Amino acid sequence: MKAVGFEKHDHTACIVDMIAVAEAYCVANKLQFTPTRRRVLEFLLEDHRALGAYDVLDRLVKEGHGSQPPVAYRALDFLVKHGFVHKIERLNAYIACAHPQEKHSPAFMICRLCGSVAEASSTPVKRLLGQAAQDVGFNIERTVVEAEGLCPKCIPASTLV
Amino acid sequence: MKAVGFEKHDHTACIVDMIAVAEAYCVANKLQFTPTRRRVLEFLLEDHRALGAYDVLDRLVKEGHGSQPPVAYRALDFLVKHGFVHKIERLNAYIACAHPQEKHSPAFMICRLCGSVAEASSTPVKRLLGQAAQDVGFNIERTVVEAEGLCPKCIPASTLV
DNA sequence: TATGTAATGTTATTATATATCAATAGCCAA
DNA sequence: TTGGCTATTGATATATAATAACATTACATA
Repeated sequence: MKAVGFEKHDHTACIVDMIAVAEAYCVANKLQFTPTRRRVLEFLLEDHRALGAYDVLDRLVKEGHGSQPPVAYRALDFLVKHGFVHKIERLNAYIACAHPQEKHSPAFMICRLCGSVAEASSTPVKRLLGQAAQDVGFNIERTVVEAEGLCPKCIPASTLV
Repeated sequence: MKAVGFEKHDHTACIVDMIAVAEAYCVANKLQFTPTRRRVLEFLLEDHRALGAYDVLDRLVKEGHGSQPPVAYRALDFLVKHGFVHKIERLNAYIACAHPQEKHSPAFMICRLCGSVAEASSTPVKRLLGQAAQDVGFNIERTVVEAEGLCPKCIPASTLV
């Protein structure tokens, strides 16, 4: 279970790659990777942290895209539905997926101080939950796994009361 | 990992017990188990499913308790803080804890059809996540573990498309 | 009873999300 | 290339969730 998010990496390349992946996926599946959708994904990739729907909307407005909430929510819904973006329930916010395509159950680590978010796989967790679920006859379709705490950068800060 | 919630049980007794536990805890810890707080906990116990803050508020209003959002949120915050109630992030809703007192990390199974919610322990999950967290130097303080799917009752219904 | 703390009341506002319907763009078959 | 379908966008309104701020009241106890 490797987590992506706290370590540094080549960000420009990261964005270009992800956009290319999304584009290819959309072509392959006859989906429309419209300017709004593309831009929203770019916002999330650029920031590499969770953005609220209204943060996204603000940026869209500044660039002359639609200016009403549904514009942002529709783009986000599309991106979530096709696995390019995850919603962090704890934050009511959205973040670009760290490894799109690959079908996976994400797990997140959310720093309560700086708000950074790292994505790990929750597949083992899902398996574990699947056991408990089976015992009571519950059928799991999706899991929300979010850990809240302190990221490596903020742990020092938190001790200097 | 045993889940509470989908199976039947003596509900009246369940409510009485929980209230007694809460009351004792408050006395022991010099906390005020005020009428509003007690009533909110009762609402949640009676329903045995997740209620939104405004659902709770509606009921409070009907009984002549305070009528503004903070009244509900304060009571809920109190109950959450002391472990009698959990918040389900996925639903922005609240549910009575199935085994208060015992310090625990809850995991939930949420039926997307009927909305019922079962509570299980997520302690094993937390342990699992703890491993991944340690690898990246993240310190977990709290976990949100919520599985969405179909409860035993609704699985049949879902197949009669 | 004076005093501090906890809890409630109240007003207002902010943040998050969706329903609805009209207008338009893209897709494709006749 | 036109007509018809579907997906997308635009726009208005509203629903739902949550908190800020400040005044007031209850409660515990020194």
